[in-house]
Amino acid sequence: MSNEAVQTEQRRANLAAIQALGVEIYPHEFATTHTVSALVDTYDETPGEALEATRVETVTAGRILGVRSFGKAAFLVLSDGRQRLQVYLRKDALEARDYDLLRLLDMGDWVGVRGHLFRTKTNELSVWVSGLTFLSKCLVPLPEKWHGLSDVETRYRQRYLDLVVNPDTRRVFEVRSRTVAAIRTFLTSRGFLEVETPMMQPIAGGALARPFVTHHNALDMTLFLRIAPELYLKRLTVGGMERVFEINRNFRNEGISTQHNPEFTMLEFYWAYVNYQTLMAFTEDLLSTVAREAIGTDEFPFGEHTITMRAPFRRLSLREAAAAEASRKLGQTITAAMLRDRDAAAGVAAALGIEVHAGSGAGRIATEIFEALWEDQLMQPTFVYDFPTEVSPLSKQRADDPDTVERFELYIGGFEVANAFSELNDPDEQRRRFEHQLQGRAHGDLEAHAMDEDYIRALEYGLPPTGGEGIGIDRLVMLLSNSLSIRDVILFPLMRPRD
RNA sequence: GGGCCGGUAGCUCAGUGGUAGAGCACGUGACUUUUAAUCAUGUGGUCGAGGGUUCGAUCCCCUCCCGGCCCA
Repeated sequence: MSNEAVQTEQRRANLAAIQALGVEIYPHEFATTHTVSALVDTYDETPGEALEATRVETVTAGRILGVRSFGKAAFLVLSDGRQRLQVYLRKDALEARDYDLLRLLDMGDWVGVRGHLFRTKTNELSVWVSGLTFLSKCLVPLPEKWHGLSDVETRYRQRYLDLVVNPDTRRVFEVRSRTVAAIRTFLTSRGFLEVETPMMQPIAGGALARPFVTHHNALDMTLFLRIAPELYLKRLTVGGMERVFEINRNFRNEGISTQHNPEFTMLEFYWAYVNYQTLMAFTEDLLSTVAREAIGTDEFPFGEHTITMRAPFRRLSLREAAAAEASRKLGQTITAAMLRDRDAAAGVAAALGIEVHAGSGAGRIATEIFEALWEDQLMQPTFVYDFPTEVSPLSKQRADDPDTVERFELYIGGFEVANAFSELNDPDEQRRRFEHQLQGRAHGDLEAHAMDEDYIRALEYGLPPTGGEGIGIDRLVMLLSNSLSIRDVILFPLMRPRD
């Protein structure tokens, strides 16, 4: 029999013995007066004399993560998933049945204790236990107490084990929760209305990506998991919701990497009457505020870097930055104007060893040159602005330059965190953009945007001048929690089944 | 999809073409202030899966599975 099976059998025998004591082995509730965290947070600095003087009585509970057992006494370490607290049990302070129960406990079991706070000889805050309650059994041995669980595959597949033994994992998801809460507060306090729009859409629009496909049986209808909520949120702006946002999941049927999970969480917000310049300033304010509220500072480590999330962020014009870096790399003068010419841009890309698709125009080539040359240099917050119209089918053109749209992407930590633009609200121009996308689709571009007649119809009712932005929540949390893989900020990242 | 790396006890990891190792965990005994408790002692293995080479494979070769990192 395997070691694990032996240990499970022993634990089951202990459970049976506990039941034989007349103890309820799966009780329905346990009324605590404090969580372990509350006790630690409140009394961690309180001296032993003060604890004796006030005699703090408590009832608390947690999972046993440490056992130091003596002949007629024991220390248990209880965890509430966030903090750990030592409790002290001794035979002469317990009723006989509680002492019998103590001897049948295993690492990982859930228990409740009643007692008062004190400090041990070594000055550790502890509970002097006068009553012990069994709450639930751990039938399987836990990972090792000192090294914890480091096998990343097991950490992702059995996240609960990661959470039990690795306190840092819990902290990452606390940062995530505070990040989302801070964003909600920031937006709602500025008059934005939170909404929910369809996750299943008849046309997967609002971004350039391959969708997941599903089917509705009763309506006998193909549906796509959304790749973005954008077109629905703008319909709401047509309807008069002048400030609106959604925080929810998007799904993209593409590769998995340290920065991509097939489902990921996005904030999108739309703000009537403003343009992308206003959004840049707003984004600086939003992100620095969220950082301070989520982690207490707007300057934080990310890998080997220290990121300063404080206004003003650096600003780079896409074609100018691409041209400047290409000039430096190639040792010859490349101008932004050259990147507007298809043949010249393709020549620059070829010289740089960047592959160009046959269907790509100058705008797409310029964008690919920029990404290839700059992406991993964009550690500090940087707005990359003025994208080519060709790669931006939903953005509004600059009044003075129809080949360029009022759009920016925000890069931090070497990857894209936000994407924003002045929204295209001319329905006729939108139709032309969709038609151009359809040409790309006809040439095999699986990410080209589909025609959406219903959306154009909504635009025909009139979308006011509007600025809109999407912010990748997972990537923002990666930055704020110093996590180098998106899988470390998603509780249950997609994994292939093991069998 | 390509390249590189990994998969050995519940966990963290060594290791070798010839009986499979350590620490933690677990069992037993001792111990009423320890904290990676200690001391003594013992149990525990589909060496990711399949095939091949070999007298003999966890080790060498091939295929596959799972994961990580990088690239596209």
